[in-house]
Amino acid sequence: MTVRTRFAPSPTGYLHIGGVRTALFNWLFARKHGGQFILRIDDTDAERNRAEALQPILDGFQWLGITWDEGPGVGGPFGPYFQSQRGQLYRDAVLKLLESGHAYPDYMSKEETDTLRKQAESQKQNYVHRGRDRTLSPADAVRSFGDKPTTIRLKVPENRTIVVNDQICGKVEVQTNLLGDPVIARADGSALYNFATVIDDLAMGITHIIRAKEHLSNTPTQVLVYEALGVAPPIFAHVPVVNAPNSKEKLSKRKMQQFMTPEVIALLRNVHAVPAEWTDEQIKKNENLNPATVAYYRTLGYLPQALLNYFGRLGWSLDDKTEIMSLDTMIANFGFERVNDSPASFDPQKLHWVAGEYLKSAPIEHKIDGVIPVLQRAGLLGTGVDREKIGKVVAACGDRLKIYADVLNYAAFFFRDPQYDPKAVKQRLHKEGMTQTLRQFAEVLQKVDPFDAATLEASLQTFSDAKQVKAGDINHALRVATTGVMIGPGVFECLAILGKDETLRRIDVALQSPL
RNA sequence: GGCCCCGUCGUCUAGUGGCCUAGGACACGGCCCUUUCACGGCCGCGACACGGGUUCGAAUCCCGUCGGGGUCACCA
Repeated sequence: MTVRTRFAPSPTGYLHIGGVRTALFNWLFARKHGGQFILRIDDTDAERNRAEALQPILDGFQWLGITWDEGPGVGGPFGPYFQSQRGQLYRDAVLKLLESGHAYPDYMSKEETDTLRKQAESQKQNYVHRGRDRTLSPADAVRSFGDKPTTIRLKVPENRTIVVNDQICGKVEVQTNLLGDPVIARADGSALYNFATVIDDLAMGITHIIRAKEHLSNTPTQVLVYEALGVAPPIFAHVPVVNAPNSKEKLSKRKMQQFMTPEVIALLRNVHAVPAEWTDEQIKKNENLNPATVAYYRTLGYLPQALLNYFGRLGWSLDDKTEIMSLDTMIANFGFERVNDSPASFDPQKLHWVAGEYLKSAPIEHKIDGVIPVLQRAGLLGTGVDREKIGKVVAACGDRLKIYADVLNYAAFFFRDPQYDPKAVKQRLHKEGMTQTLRQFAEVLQKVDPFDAATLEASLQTFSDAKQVKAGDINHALRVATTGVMIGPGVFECLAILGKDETLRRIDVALQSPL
């Protein structure tokens, strides 16, 4: 039997990182067993502009490299892959259950059930819905539904224990007497999630249902649907939910705005990820660039492999020490045995570290490609791109870059005039005698040839020896004068990239500036 | 509230009765390297929720308590 797994997002307009983790586990499992990973779109509900709300999700998966064997764009033998186009399947299935006596039309009004519910609650009893018409014979049920369509409920059997043998949670048992008859279809024939998902999983031949733990409570009901249909349920594996950073609550789509902290907003502004004229409120409401979405990390320049590695390790481990591993290693070793059964909190700091590990070993050409859009967005680079210069800049930055957006912190001055940090100027440049010293050293620089890092360094050494001034102090002043800030790549590398003329010009400006 | 699930450092985790005075990683603190910042190296801080059992021996098994989460829709 070929393994078939699926991920079934609803088109929300963005790819949520909780979903990515679940999708990744599905994908890894399918890949490991040489099976298929299916993407199905659960778009039966909210009538938003679907194409637009779906594309960001597809883009996200594509960027991450989570490829789907069947689904939107690629098709497949079990289509359509949009629930909104599978209505007939659900209607047929409902009819089948009606005919076999496993479901019934429920003519009880909302008011009636509400009354019953309140009654039960007032007696501190749990309300378990059992429709009045559940005893209708199958023939009568079909006939009366045909005459007068209404909601269809599944007939939950009495006095049974439903056992779910979950691959991660173990054996989970639930008494059917605690399960109300669930609505499986509305009067107009449209199916509800708990029903549609079973029909689709069945029709698509899904063998392993890997999904978030929040679905565990629904599973017995779904098992009952499989049973009513006369088929064996697939294998279930419920993975623990992902919690919000520093929290023990689910990383919720509904509470996304809480991640839009002042720091995050400032960061987005810094990297020019949002239009400058946007207000904080507008940024907050923009779900596309929320830290709970993939797009956020993409625009900040996290490598997709880093996200995959991080999320693969969130709730799953290879062994007692491995943190960084290739996708192939994950595929080869993924299994439910090593999925943790308690929730895991998303830790952005660790993700950031992982990102750094990946960027560190990325080929220079990739880094150049990654840094260009960041620089362009920040207005530091036009369309005429000097790859050679950027290559030098990136090389000079070295391991300082953990994400591409870091290039703005370390190398902006290569692409514009220095913005002098008053504190740096005060501490390093306006030291007693330093202005004088620097002016003299500028004259030395005139004659340095070749104007490369090694030669520059040697000339500073000679100069500082002769002048009896600490090389470090001059170095610091030189850095502030030419870059405006206290941090950055090695100063001689910076000067070499800037070139002699520009270096001298900047020193001149810095020395004249009243700052 | 009913039902279900979970409970090892702040966080991610290792641990399936003796290898555990609980190992690794992120974060944090210190030191070293360094003409800045990062990188790297070393050190430190820091956890078995609690209480009972079972056992020669328990983080590991059982029971209870407490705590946390999820779910109880004609949403997905």
